[in-house]
Amino acid sequence: MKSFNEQCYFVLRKVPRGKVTTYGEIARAVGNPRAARAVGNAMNKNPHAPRLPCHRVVGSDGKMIGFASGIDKKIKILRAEGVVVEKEKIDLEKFFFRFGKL
DNA sequence: CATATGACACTAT
DNA sequence: AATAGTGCCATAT
Repeated sequence: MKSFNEQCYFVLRKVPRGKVTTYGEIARAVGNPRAARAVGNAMNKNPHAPRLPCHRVVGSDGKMIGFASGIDKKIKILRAEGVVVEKEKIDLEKFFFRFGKL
């Protein structure tokens, strides 16, 4: 069992290209549904840098938040991944990936 | 060990 | 619908 943030990175790596997830979902995937904030904190540390697709993580409403490099950059990357971003938002109904959950 | 910080989520207004 | 306030958790100092 690795540290909490290590698990976050692990589950985040499972997110396929062209899909996105939320901090809360990651928190849930690691067993701490209330640790959404801690997840974002782990992403900020981002010790794995470009290896970690942290740009695929959005708010619970698909709202573009986070990304120290700039939301604009994040949106750009997501669009490049094939995700449709409108008004800094994403259709979770279409691009929300679930961690092997149903 | 206690305090402070932060890329969130939820509820109420 | 948008904004404000509160609660939660892990990490760093």
